Amino acid sequence: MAQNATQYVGSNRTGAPLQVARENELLACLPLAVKALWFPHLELVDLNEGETLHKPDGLMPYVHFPLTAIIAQLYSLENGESAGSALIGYEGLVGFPVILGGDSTSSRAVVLIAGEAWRVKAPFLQDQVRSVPSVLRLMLRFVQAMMTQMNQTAVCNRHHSTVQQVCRLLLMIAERLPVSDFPMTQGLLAATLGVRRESVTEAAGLLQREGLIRCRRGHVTVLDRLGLQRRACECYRVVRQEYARLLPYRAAT
Amino acid sequence: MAQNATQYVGSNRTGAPLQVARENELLACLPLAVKALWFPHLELVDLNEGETLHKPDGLMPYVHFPLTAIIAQLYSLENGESAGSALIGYEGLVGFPVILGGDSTSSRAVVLIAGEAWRVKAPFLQDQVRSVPSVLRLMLRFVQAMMTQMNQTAVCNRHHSTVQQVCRLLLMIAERLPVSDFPMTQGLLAATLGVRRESVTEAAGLLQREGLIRCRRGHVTVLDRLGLQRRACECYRVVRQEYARLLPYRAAT
DNA sequence: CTTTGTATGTTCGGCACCGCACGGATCAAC
DNA sequence: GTTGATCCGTGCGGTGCCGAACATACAAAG
Repeated sequence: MAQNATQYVGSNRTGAPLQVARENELLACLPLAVKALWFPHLELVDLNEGETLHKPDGLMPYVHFPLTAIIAQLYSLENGESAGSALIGYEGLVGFPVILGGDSTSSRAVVLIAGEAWRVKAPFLQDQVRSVPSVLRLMLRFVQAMMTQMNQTAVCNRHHSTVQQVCRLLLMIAERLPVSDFPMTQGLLAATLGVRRESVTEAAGLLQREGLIRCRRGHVTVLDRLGLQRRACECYRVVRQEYARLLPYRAAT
Repeated sequence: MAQNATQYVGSNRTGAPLQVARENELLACLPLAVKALWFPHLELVDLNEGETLHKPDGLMPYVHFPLTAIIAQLYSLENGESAGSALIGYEGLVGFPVILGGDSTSSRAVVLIAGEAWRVKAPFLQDQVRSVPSVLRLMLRFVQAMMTQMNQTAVCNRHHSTVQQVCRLLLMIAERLPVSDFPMTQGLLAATLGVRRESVTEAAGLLQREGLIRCRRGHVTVLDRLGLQRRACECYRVVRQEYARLLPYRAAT
């Protein structure tokens, strides 16, 4: 049973042609005994781009542990505008209110990059968090990492240029994927950042002329990750460092 | 002992002339037995405006539970700019990394409004959080409330005008104080929001002409709180609602 | 009272981003 | 190939905030 679970949770499923399904790092950190217990409760699901995992103040029946999928946490305003505050990939989980006890949240979780994720029913996770201290500790460290990301997003929104923020976002996406090429429209990037689509177009054109990325219709390729980092604001680096500190299990990208 | 503790934690100390030292709501929510245990570890301190409670990546020897003091969580950038992401008053605590297990954070906690606070040594609180489930649950709900505030700040920074943000900030300060008049410079407001001082001056002049506030040198008086709410963006209301939902113990202001 | 430091008010040019509008490119469906 | 939908690029006027510089008002200390 325990073997089964480890095989599965960390397995390299070969469904997707190009993308290697890495393991979710939080799940990978669980003690073997816990993994064994969780295994029957884990369900592998395909998440489509644009799919909503939870709405503001809505029920949160599942907690998701992404593999290749990337989820954006968005906040919407009354006038229809919105902006993202965090990105979650294979390093984390979607549904922190289940862990913190608030059950719901005023944010929205939307699939930014389609892919696979493990999901588990919220009550089960809630029970595990309460009864297994090591699980709780792990999850709480991830929560703190997310807080850093959200805070840095706030400052970044205030002070940094659109170009810098596009760089940051592209880097954050790229490091959560096994490949440097991914489906992405400029409109989607704009919505995630909370800026105009045209502003992203302009920024993307600039980065493309500098040879850092390559855009085709609905696709972005990151050509020069280090160059992007130089072009991005410090926010990317700060958040990355803090993730590494709090979640040392995370593979260096 | 238990009586002593409850008296103390919730007591109305009459040191300050105008400000009634309310109790800290998190402390007030603790079970009697826990309060009794905590009492010898609680220390009442005066916090001065500008004082730093913790620096980025610095040690966090104490966790603070403000009474009349208000603390701003600030993020600084390399170029010297900075911006606040959350405000903490008598409804919460300063030092969430102690609860989440990260020990430190990349943010800075600075006293915005001088006042009193209870403080307790971090290791003690860490131990209590681990051994007393009800304490943990309470603190985690507060953490989630803070996350809402930080996220909303991010969106607000992106989309709302300086005037609206000044309104929001003033309201958040006012509701954490027993009085509507408090020491505050426009420069400090600007630093907390991460905008120019002149922008705040302009906004303050506008609000003053509308009869919503009154500014004198180093002092702000909130005259019309409802008017300010109408002038503020929805962010204030959203955060407030979420605090009420997550921390129902909180007194309606 | 005067000095000195700090807080507040005002102005002006610059610019990044916005809202809007439109044209062209790409891709899928038929 | 034709159609239609979506995505990408560009241009234009407007504006809210910035950076800088400066004038004024206030308050505590000498």
